[in-house]
Amino acid sequence: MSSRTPGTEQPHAGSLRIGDVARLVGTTPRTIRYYEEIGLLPEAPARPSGRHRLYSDTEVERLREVMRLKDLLGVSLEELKTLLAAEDARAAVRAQLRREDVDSDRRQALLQEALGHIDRQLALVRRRAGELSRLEDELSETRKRVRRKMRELDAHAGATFAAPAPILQRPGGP
Amino acid sequence: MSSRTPGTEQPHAGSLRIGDVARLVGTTPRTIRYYEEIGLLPEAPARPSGRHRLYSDTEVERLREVMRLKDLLGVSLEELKTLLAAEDARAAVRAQLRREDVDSDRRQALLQEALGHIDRQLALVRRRAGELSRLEDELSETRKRVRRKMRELDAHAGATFAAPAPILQRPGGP
DNA sequence: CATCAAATTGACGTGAACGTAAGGATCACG
DNA sequence: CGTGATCCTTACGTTCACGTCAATTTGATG
Repeated sequence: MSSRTPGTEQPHAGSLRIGDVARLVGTTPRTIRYYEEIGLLPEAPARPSGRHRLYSDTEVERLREVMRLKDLLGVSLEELKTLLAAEDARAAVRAQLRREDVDSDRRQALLQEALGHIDRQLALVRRRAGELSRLEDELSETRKRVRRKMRELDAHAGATFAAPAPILQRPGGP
Repeated sequence: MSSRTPGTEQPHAGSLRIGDVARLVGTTPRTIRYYEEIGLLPEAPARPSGRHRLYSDTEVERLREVMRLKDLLGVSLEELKTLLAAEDARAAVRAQLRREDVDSDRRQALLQEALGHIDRQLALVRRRAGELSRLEDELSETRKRVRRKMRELDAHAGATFAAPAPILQRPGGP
Protein backbone atom coordinates (compact mmCIF):
# COMPACT_ATOMS: atom_id res chain seq x y z
CA MET A 1 0.00 0.00 0.00
CA SER A 2 2.96 2.30 0.24
CA SER A 3 6.36 0.80 -0.35
CA ARG A 4 5.70 0.09 -3.98
CA THR A 5 2.22 1.30 -4.79
CA PRO A 6 1.21 -1.65 -7.01
CA GLY A 7 3.25 -4.14 -8.94
CA THR A 8 5.58 -7.08 -8.52
CA GLU A 9 5.29 -8.33 -4.95
CA GLN A 10 8.43 -9.91 -3.58
CA PRO A 11 6.71 -12.42 -1.32
CA HIS A 12 9.78 -13.20 0.77
CA ALA A 13 9.89 -11.23 3.99
CA GLY A 14 12.68 -8.88 4.96
CA SER A 15 12.12 -5.81 2.86
CA LEU A 16 9.82 -3.52 4.74
CA ARG A 17 10.62 0.14 4.70
CA ILE A 18 10.39 2.30 7.75
CA GLY A 19 7.09 3.84 6.74
CA ASP A 20 5.50 0.44 6.30
CA VAL A 21 6.74 -0.73 9.64
CA ALA A 22 5.43 2.42 11.27
CA ARG A 23 1.97 1.84 9.87
CA LEU A 24 2.06 -1.80 10.79
CA VAL A 25 2.69 -1.11 14.44
CA GLY A 26 0.81 2.14 14.63
CA THR A 27 3.55 4.69 15.07
CA THR A 28 5.69 7.04 13.00
CA PRO A 29 9.02 6.70 11.22
CA ARG A 30 10.45 9.35 13.47
CA THR A 31 9.72 7.26 16.54
CA ILE A 32 11.39 4.23 15.05
CA ARG A 33 14.50 6.22 14.18
CA TYR A 34 14.45 7.70 17.65
CA TYR A 35 14.32 4.28 19.27
CA GLU A 36 17.24 3.25 17.17
CA GLU A 37 19.05 6.44 18.06
CA ILE A 38 18.82 5.84 21.79
CA GLY A 39 19.70 2.20 21.42
CA LEU A 40 16.32 0.70 22.10
CA LEU A 41 16.34 -0.90 18.70
CA PRO A 42 19.50 -2.23 17.09
CA GLU A 43 20.73 -0.24 14.14
CA ALA A 44 19.44 -1.90 11.02
CA PRO A 45 22.18 -4.46 10.46
CA ALA A 46 25.14 -3.15 8.52
CA ARG A 47 23.35 -0.49 6.60
CA PRO A 48 25.63 1.68 4.46
CA SER A 49 25.03 5.07 6.06
CA GLY A 50 22.61 7.01 3.98
CA ARG A 51 20.74 4.07 2.51
CA HIS A 52 17.22 3.19 3.44
CA ARG A 53 16.55 1.06 6.47
CA LEU A 54 15.03 -2.32 5.74
CA TYR A 55 13.17 -4.41 8.22
CA SER A 56 11.96 -7.99 8.42
CA ASP A 57 8.78 -9.05 10.17
CA THR A 58 10.94 -10.31 13.01
CA GLU A 59 11.89 -6.74 13.67
CA VAL A 60 8.30 -5.67 13.37
CA GLU A 61 7.39 -8.15 16.06
CA ARG A 62 10.18 -6.89 18.20
CA LEU A 63 8.96 -3.34 17.87
CA ARG A 64 5.45 -4.41 18.74
CA GLU A 65 6.76 -6.04 21.86
CA VAL A 66 8.71 -2.93 22.79
CA MET A 67 5.69 -0.69 22.47
CA ARG A 68 3.53 -3.12 24.31
CA LEU A 69 5.91 -3.26 27.24
CA LYS A 70 6.30 0.47 27.26
CA ASP A 71 2.58 0.96 27.41
CA LEU A 72 1.76 -1.78 29.89
CA LEU A 73 4.59 -1.25 32.31
CA GLY A 74 4.62 2.50 32.04
CA VAL A 75 8.37 2.72 32.29
CA SER A 76 10.76 5.18 30.71
CA LEU A 77 12.53 4.22 27.53
CA GLU A 78 15.70 4.06 29.57
CA GLU A 79 14.29 1.50 31.97
CA LEU A 80 12.76 -0.29 29.06
CA LYS A 81 16.20 -0.54 27.56
CA THR A 82 17.47 -2.54 30.50
CA LEU A 83 14.40 -4.74 30.39
CA LEU A 84 15.04 -5.40 26.74
CA ALA A 85 18.66 -6.11 27.46
CA ALA A 86 17.19 -8.96 29.40
CA GLU A 87 15.22 -10.13 26.40
CA ASP A 88 18.31 -9.90 24.30
CA ALA A 89 20.27 -11.88 26.80
CA ARG A 90 17.67 -14.58 26.58
CA ALA A 91 17.88 -14.49 22.82
CA ALA A 92 21.63 -14.89 23.11
CA VAL A 93 21.09 -17.79 25.43
CA ARG A 94 18.81 -19.47 22.95
CA ALA A 95 21.37 -18.95 20.24
CA GLN A 96 24.18 -20.34 22.34
CA LEU A 97 22.10 -23.26 23.44
CA ARG A 98 21.41 -24.26 19.88
CA ARG A 99 25.10 -24.77 19.39
CA GLU A 100 26.28 -28.03 20.85
CA ASP A 101 29.81 -27.00 21.60
CA VAL A 102 29.19 -25.24 24.91
CA ASP A 103 29.77 -27.18 28.08
CA SER A 104 27.10 -27.78 30.66
CA ASP A 105 28.50 -25.37 33.19
CA ARG A 106 28.30 -22.54 30.74
CA ARG A 107 24.81 -23.56 29.74
CA GLN A 108 23.69 -23.60 33.32
CA ALA A 109 25.14 -20.18 33.90
CA LEU A 110 23.33 -18.79 30.87
CA LEU A 111 20.05 -20.31 31.93
CA GLN A 112 20.51 -19.02 35.43
CA GLU A 113 21.04 -15.55 34.09
CA ALA A 114 18.00 -15.78 31.86
CA LEU A 115 15.95 -16.91 34.81
CA GLY A 116 17.04 -13.87 36.76
CA HIS A 117 15.92 -11.57 33.99
CA ILE A 118 12.57 -13.27 33.69
CA ASP A 119 11.98 -13.12 37.40
CA ARG A 120 12.68 -9.44 37.51
CA GLN A 121 10.19 -8.82 34.75
CA LEU A 122 7.68 -11.09 36.39
CA ALA A 123 7.98 -9.26 39.67
CA LEU A 124 7.32 -5.96 37.93
CA VAL A 125 4.38 -7.29 35.99
CA ARG A 126 2.86 -9.06 38.97
CA ARG A 127 3.03 -6.00 41.13
CA ARG A 128 1.27 -3.85 38.59
CA ALA A 129 -1.24 -6.54 37.76
CA GLY A 130 -2.05 -6.89 41.42
CA GLU A 131 -2.56 -3.20 41.94
CA LEU A 132 -4.73 -2.99 38.88
CA SER A 133 -6.85 -5.88 39.96
CA ARG A 134 -7.35 -4.29 43.36
CA LEU A 135 -8.51 -1.16 41.62
CA GLU A 136 -10.84 -3.23 39.50
CA ASP A 137 -12.34 -4.86 42.55
CA GLU A 138 -12.93 -1.53 44.20
CA LEU A 139 -14.66 -0.22 41.12
CA SER A 140 -16.82 -3.30 40.82
CA GLU A 141 -17.77 -2.96 44.44
CA THR A 142 -18.79 0.64 43.96
CA ARG A 143 -20.70 -0.33 40.90
CA LYS A 144 -22.66 -2.90 42.80
CA ARG A 145 -23.58 -0.37 45.44
CA VAL A 146 -24.84 2.05 42.85
CA ARG A 147 -26.86 -0.65 41.15
CA ARG A 148 -28.39 -1.68 44.43
CA LYS A 149 -29.35 1.88 45.23
CA MET A 150 -30.95 2.18 41.83
CA ARG A 151 -32.99 -0.94 42.36
CA GLU A 152 -34.10 0.21 45.78
CA LEU A 153 -35.18 3.53 44.44
CA ASP A 154 -36.96 1.86 41.59
CA ALA A 155 -38.87 -0.44 43.92
CA HIS A 156 -39.94 2.32 46.30
CA ALA A 157 -40.98 5.16 44.06
CA GLY A 158 -41.46 3.01 41.02
CA ALA A 159 -44.38 0.68 40.35
CA THR A 160 -45.97 3.63 38.61
CA PHE A 161 -44.64 2.68 35.22
CA ALA A 162 -42.24 0.02 34.03
CA ALA A 163 -38.57 1.00 34.31
CA PRO A 164 -36.73 1.04 30.99
CA ALA A 165 -34.43 -1.92 30.65
CA PRO A 166 -30.94 -1.18 31.99
CA ILE A 167 -28.56 -0.33 29.22
CA LEU A 168 -25.80 -2.55 30.48
CA GLN A 169 -23.66 -4.78 28.43
CA ARG A 170 -21.05 -6.95 30.03
CA PRO A 171 -18.15 -4.54 30.58
CA GLY A 172 -15.33 -5.68 28.40
CA GLY A 173 -17.60 -6.44 25.51
CA PRO A 174 -17.34 -4.87 22.03
CA MET B 1 7.33 16.27 62.09
CA SER B 2 7.52 19.41 60.04
CA SER B 3 4.53 21.71 60.20
CA ARG B 4 5.18 22.67 63.75
CA THR B 5 8.33 20.91 64.84
CA PRO B 6 7.19 19.90 68.34
CA GLY B 7 4.57 21.32 70.62
CA THR B 8 0.84 21.59 71.03
CA GLU B 9 -0.77 19.08 68.70
CA GLN B 10 -4.15 20.15 67.41
CA PRO B 11 -5.64 16.67 67.14
CA HIS B 12 -8.50 17.67 64.87
CA ALA B 13 -7.76 17.08 61.20
CA GLY B 14 -7.84 19.75 58.52
CA SER B 15 -4.65 21.68 59.09
CA LEU B 16 -1.96 20.02 57.03
CA ARG B 17 0.39 22.23 55.12
CA ILE B 18 1.48 21.56 51.63
CA GLY B 19 4.86 20.19 52.64
CA ASP B 20 3.29 17.71 55.02
CA VAL B 21 0.84 16.54 52.40
CA ALA B 22 3.66 16.13 49.93
CA ARG B 23 5.60 13.92 52.30
CA LEU B 24 2.51 11.96 53.20
CA VAL B 25 1.80 10.98 49.64
CA GLY B 26 5.39 10.87 48.46
CA THR B 27 5.64 13.84 46.17
CA THR B 28 6.67 17.49 46.26
CA PRO B 29 4.86 20.74 47.01
CA ARG B 30 5.51 21.88 43.49
CA THR B 31 3.61 18.93 42.09
CA ILE B 32 0.63 19.63 44.30
CA ARG B 33 0.56 23.27 43.27
CA TYR B 34 0.89 22.19 39.67
CA TYR B 35 -2.04 19.83 39.94
CA GLU B 36 -4.07 22.62 41.41
CA GLU B 37 -2.88 24.95 38.68
CA ILE B 38 -4.10 22.73 35.87
CA GLY B 39 -7.34 21.99 37.66
CA LEU B 40 -6.65 18.44 38.70
CA LEU B 41 -7.09 19.39 42.30
CA PRO B 42 -9.58 22.00 43.44
CA GLU B 43 -8.08 25.21 44.67
CA ALA B 44 -7.84 25.00 48.42
CA PRO B 45 -11.29 26.19 49.41
CA ALA B 46 -11.62 29.96 49.67
CA ARG B 47 -8.05 30.71 50.49
CA PRO B 48 -7.23 34.43 50.66
CA SER B 49 -4.69 34.66 47.90
CA GLY B 50 -1.25 34.69 49.35
CA ARG B 51 -2.01 32.69 52.46
CA HIS B 52 -0.80 29.18 53.00
CA ARG B 53 -2.82 26.30 51.63
CA LEU B 54 -4.35 24.04 54.23
CA TYR B 55 -5.44 20.50 53.58
CA SER B 56 -7.53 17.94 55.40
CA ASP B 57 -6.89 14.22 55.26
CA THR B 58 -9.80 13.96 52.89
CA GLU B 59 -7.78 15.91 50.41
CA VAL B 60 -4.75 13.79 51.13
CA GLU B 61 -6.75 10.71 50.27
CA ARG B 62 -7.95 12.33 47.11
CA LEU B 63 -4.41 13.14 46.08
CA ARG B 64 -3.35 9.58 46.80
CA GLU B 65 -6.11 8.33 44.57
CA VAL B 66 -5.10 10.73 41.83
CA MET B 67 -1.52 9.57 41.85
CA ARG B 68 -2.53 5.97 42.00
CA LEU B 69 -4.75 6.30 38.97
CA LYS B 70 -2.12 8.22 37.10
CA ASP B 71 0.42 5.54 37.74
CA LEU B 72 -1.78 2.53 37.15
CA LEU B 73 -3.65 3.74 34.12
CA GLY B 74 -0.71 5.52 32.57
CA VAL B 75 -2.82 8.36 31.28
CA SER B 76 -1.97 12.00 30.82
CA LEU B 77 -3.01 14.46 33.46
CA GLU B 78 -5.49 15.83 30.99
CA GLU B 79 -7.19 12.47 30.53
CA LEU B 80 -6.97 11.94 34.23
CA LYS B 81 -8.86 15.16 34.72
CA THR B 82 -11.86 13.82 32.85
CA LEU B 83 -11.69 10.59 34.81
CA LEU B 84 -11.68 12.57 38.01
CA ALA B 85 -14.57 14.63 36.79
CA ALA B 86 -16.33 11.32 36.94
CA GLU B 87 -15.28 10.80 40.53
CA ASP B 88 -16.43 14.27 41.36
CA ALA B 89 -19.75 13.63 39.72
CA ARG B 90 -20.15 10.60 41.92
CA ALA B 91 -19.26 12.66 44.94
CA ALA B 92 -21.87 15.17 43.92
CA VAL B 93 -24.34 12.35 43.55
CA ARG B 94 -23.60 11.14 47.03
CA ALA B 95 -24.04 14.63 48.38
CA GLN B 96 -27.34 15.11 46.57
CA LEU B 97 -28.60 11.74 47.63
CA ARG B 98 -28.03 12.50 51.26
CA ARG B 99 -30.50 15.33 50.96
CA GLU B 100 -34.03 14.10 51.05
CA ASP B 101 -35.55 16.84 48.98
CA VAL B 102 -34.70 15.50 45.55
CA ASP B 103 -37.33 13.55 43.72
CA SER B 104 -36.89 10.01 42.54
CA ASP B 105 -36.53 10.87 38.89
CA ARG B 106 -33.61 13.14 39.62
CA ARG B 107 -32.04 10.53 41.85
CA GLN B 108 -32.35 7.92 39.16
CA ALA B 109 -30.76 10.23 36.65
CA LEU B 110 -27.85 10.94 38.97
CA LEU B 111 -27.32 7.29 39.68
CA GLN B 112 -27.52 6.48 36.01
CA GLU B 113 -24.85 9.05 35.29
CA ALA B 114 -22.65 7.74 38.05
CA LEU B 115 -23.02 4.27 36.66
CA GLY B 116 -21.87 5.47 33.28
CA HIS B 117 -18.74 6.98 34.77
CA ILE B 118 -17.95 3.86 36.71
CA ASP B 119 -18.43 1.68 33.68
CA ARG B 120 -16.07 3.76 31.62
CA GLN B 121 -13.40 3.50 34.28
CA LEU B 122 -14.04 -0.19 34.66
CA ALA B 123 -13.66 -0.77 30.96
CA LEU B 124 -10.32 1.03 30.96
CA VAL B 125 -9.07 -0.84 33.99
CA ARG B 126 -10.26 -4.21 32.77
CA ARG B 127 -8.60 -3.79 29.42
CA ARG B 128 -5.25 -2.96 30.96
CA ALA B 129 -5.59 -5.64 33.59
CA GLY B 130 -6.31 -8.17 30.91
CA GLU B 131 -3.34 -7.21 28.81
CA LEU B 132 -1.09 -7.27 31.82
CA SER B 133 -2.29 -10.67 32.85
CA ARG B 134 -1.66 -12.00 29.36
CA LEU B 135 1.85 -10.67 29.60
CA GLU B 136 2.21 -12.32 32.97
CA ASP B 137 1.10 -15.64 31.58
CA GLU B 138 3.56 -15.43 28.75
CA LEU B 139 6.38 -14.69 31.13
CA SER B 140 5.42 -17.53 33.43
CA GLU B 141 5.31 -19.85 30.48
CA THR B 142 8.78 -18.83 29.39
CA ARG B 143 9.96 -19.21 32.92
CA LYS B 144 8.71 -22.74 33.08
CA ARG B 145 10.51 -23.62 29.88
CA VAL B 146 13.77 -22.26 31.19
CA ARG B 147 13.37 -24.13 34.45
CA ARG B 148 12.67 -27.34 32.61
CA LYS B 149 15.72 -26.90 30.46
CA MET B 150 17.80 -26.34 33.56
CA ARG B 151 16.53 -29.50 35.19
CA GLU B 152 17.17 -31.52 32.07
CA LEU B 153 20.68 -30.21 31.84
CA ASP B 154 21.22 -30.87 35.51
CA ALA B 155 20.05 -34.45 35.20
CA HIS B 156 22.19 -35.25 32.16
CA ALA B 157 25.56 -33.74 32.89
CA GLY B 158 25.04 -33.51 36.63
CA ALA B 159 25.32 -36.35 39.13
CA THR B 160 28.99 -35.39 39.50
CA PHE B 161 28.38 -33.19 42.49
CA ALA B 162 25.25 -31.93 44.12
CA ALA B 163 23.87 -28.84 42.45
CA PRO B 164 23.60 -25.86 44.76
CA ALA B 165 20.04 -25.26 45.83
CA PRO B 166 18.23 -22.93 43.43
CA ILE B 167 18.14 -19.42 44.77
CA LEU B 168 14.49 -18.94 44.04
CA GLN B 169 12.00 -17.38 46.31
CA ARG B 170 8.37 -17.22 45.33
CA PRO B 171 8.21 -14.29 42.93
CA GLY B 172 6.17 -11.59 44.58
CA GLY B 173 7.56 -12.37 48.00
CA PRO B 174 9.38 -9.87 50.22
C1' DC C 1 7.76 40.74 68.95
C1' DA C 2 11.74 38.84 66.90
C1' DT C 3 13.01 34.92 64.39
C1' DC C 4 13.34 31.27 61.31
C1' DA C 5 11.41 27.49 58.80
C1' DA C 6 8.21 26.81 55.40
C1' DA C 7 4.89 28.77 52.05
C1' DT C 8 3.59 32.03 48.01
C1' DT C 9 3.76 33.79 43.30
C1' DG C 10 6.37 34.35 39.13
C1' DA C 11 9.43 33.09 36.03
C1' DC C 12 12.61 30.51 33.76
C1' DG C 13 14.94 25.82 33.17
C1' DT C 14 14.89 20.78 32.12
C1' DG C 15 14.54 15.91 30.55
C1' DA C 16 11.85 12.78 28.04
C1' DA C 17 9.76 11.67 23.87
C1' DC C 18 8.94 12.75 20.07
C1' DG C 19 7.25 16.55 15.90
C1' DT C 20 8.57 19.30 12.09
C1' DA C 21 11.08 21.54 8.56
C1' DA C 22 15.03 21.74 5.25
C1' DG C 23 17.94 20.04 1.74
C1' DG C 24 19.34 16.06 -0.42
C1' DA C 25 19.76 11.17 -1.60
C1' DT C 26 17.33 6.56 -2.85
C1' DC C 27 14.36 3.58 -4.96
C1' DA C 28 10.82 1.37 -7.60
C1' DC C 29 8.48 2.27 -11.79
C1' DG C 30 7.40 3.72 -16.50
C1' DC D 1 16.84 7.87 -17.57
C1' DG D 2 13.45 10.65 -15.55
C1' DT D 3 10.25 11.16 -11.85
C1' DG D 4 7.55 11.11 -7.87
C1' DA D 5 7.20 8.99 -3.47
C1' DT D 6 9.69 7.81 0.27
C1' DC D 7 13.76 7.98 3.00
C1' DC D 8 18.21 10.11 4.90
C1' DT D 9 20.45 13.27 8.23
C1' DT D 10 20.68 17.45 10.79
C1' DA D 11 18.75 20.53 13.62
C1' DC D 12 15.65 23.13 15.81
C1' DG D 13 10.77 23.26 17.96
C1' DT D 14 7.19 21.41 21.14
C1' DT D 15 4.45 19.40 24.89
C1' DC D 16 4.15 17.39 29.25
C1' DA D 17 5.21 17.27 33.95
C1' DC D 18 7.34 18.99 36.81
C1' DG D 19 12.36 21.28 38.96
C1' DT D 20 14.61 25.33 40.50
C1' DC D 21 15.68 29.96 41.72
C1' DA D 22 14.40 34.45 43.67
C1' DA D 23 12.24 37.83 46.17
C1' DT D 24 8.76 38.12 49.54
C1' DT D 25 5.22 36.61 53.12
C1' DT D 26 3.19 33.95 56.36
C1' DG D 27 2.93 31.97 60.67
C1' DA D 28 4.19 29.10 64.65
C1' DT D 29 7.54 29.48 68.37
C1' DG D 30 11.06 31.17 71.88
